[in-house]
Amino acid sequence: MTHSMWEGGNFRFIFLSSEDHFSLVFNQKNTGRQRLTTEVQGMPKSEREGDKRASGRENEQRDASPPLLSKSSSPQPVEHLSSGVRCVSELNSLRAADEFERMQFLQLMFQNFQTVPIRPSVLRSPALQLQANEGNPIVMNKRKDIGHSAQTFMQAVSGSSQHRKQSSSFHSHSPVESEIQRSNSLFVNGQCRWPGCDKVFEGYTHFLKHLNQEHSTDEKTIAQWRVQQDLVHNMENQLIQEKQKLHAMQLHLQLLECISTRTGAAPGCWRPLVPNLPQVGEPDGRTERASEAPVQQEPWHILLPHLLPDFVSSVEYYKYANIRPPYTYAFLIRWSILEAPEKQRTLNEIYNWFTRMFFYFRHNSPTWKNAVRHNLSLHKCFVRVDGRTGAVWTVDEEEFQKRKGQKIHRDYTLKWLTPFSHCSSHEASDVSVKATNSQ
DNA sequence: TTGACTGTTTACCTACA
DNA sequence: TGTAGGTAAACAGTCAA
Repeated sequence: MTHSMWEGGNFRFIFLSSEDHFSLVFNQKNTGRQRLTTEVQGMPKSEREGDKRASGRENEQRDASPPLLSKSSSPQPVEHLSSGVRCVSELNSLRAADEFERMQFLQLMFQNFQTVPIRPSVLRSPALQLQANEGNPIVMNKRKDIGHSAQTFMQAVSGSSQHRKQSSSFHSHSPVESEIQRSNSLFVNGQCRWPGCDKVFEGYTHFLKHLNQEHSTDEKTIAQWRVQQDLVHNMENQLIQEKQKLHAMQLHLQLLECISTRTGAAPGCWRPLVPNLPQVGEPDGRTERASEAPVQQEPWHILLPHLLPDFVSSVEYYKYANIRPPYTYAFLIRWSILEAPEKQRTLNEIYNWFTRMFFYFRHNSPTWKNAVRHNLSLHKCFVRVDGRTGAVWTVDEEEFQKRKGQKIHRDYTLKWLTPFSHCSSHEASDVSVKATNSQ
């Protein structure tokens, strides 16, 4: 059994290897708590060969399918715990020298990274959204990058190896070599910065020789590269989350400040802002804004037309923030339908509207899509009409009016909604008038 | 034939009045 | 405690590959 350890930032990596398996331990230094462990274990070669004989079909499969990232190579069971604490991969062989098994190893590595199953409800946990940011284009792009990264890695290693061979022919003091040195993050102050390796070299040429010899494309190097990639990926995800948090905090503070300056009220007296409600088109083509409703005596209503130009509206906010909008599904569906030119939409158009309008609905689709269908079927105010190109959904306003006044918003973490803010402006006015008259 | 999509229904849970 | 809304799941029908 051999082992090596290297540290980076607040994390420590330990690589253990023996004849038939190796493990990578990734933990947090100052807490001592294990944050992520990637263990890769292989069975003894004798067992592997026994398995191959038993299956008898492995060679066929090997010939029939491309080895890299092909589904048919039937990876061994991979266990994932979505908390990111521990990932365990098991595969038949890691010590095998042939290229196929090396590719299988790489394949498992990337599957291990890509296919962490998380139940939709778990996504509501902010901490875990980090891992399941399916709707985030940045994360998705990163994952796409990883998707072909086995090949890319081999090409990169191969390419950089060639590059290094070329570079090594340069004189140690040539301007080109100096430039390469500057751009090579693995060679800093005459020291090899490869994880776990701090060897000092007289010149870049010596370093390159060391790099080619000690950090070639063996399992250990690939595993180290994999851990480094995971580390960068997690940091990038965390950065995205923190940026979103910053955005939300900034918006919140601006809102408080503006309201307090306009009303003279202390920030603690802040009242919820009515969201920028959809512009519901009138039959004659006019539109009426929520902020222009005549009977809105509450200060936050009066402020609205003045406030909106100053801020990103709440709808705009939810368009870019990964926060669930505080509107009911029924309200959103109705909004979607009424916004359509013909006041009708297909289910798929409603889906698209959700994803277009709200960042939150760009992931977690099995849950909310099911909820949309559930609401369409459940509420009588949604009427299915068979059209020429398939069924479309419309809103039965009469039925909807019956529901008006009932409690139809939920209490979320952010209590944005006033009791009638789920209605369009004229509805809010109507209800306000009735409430006033009844007093 | 199969899988994806659509639509309906039921059950259970939580928040609120 | 009843009601509304959210989530999950089962199930059936349709349709395209």
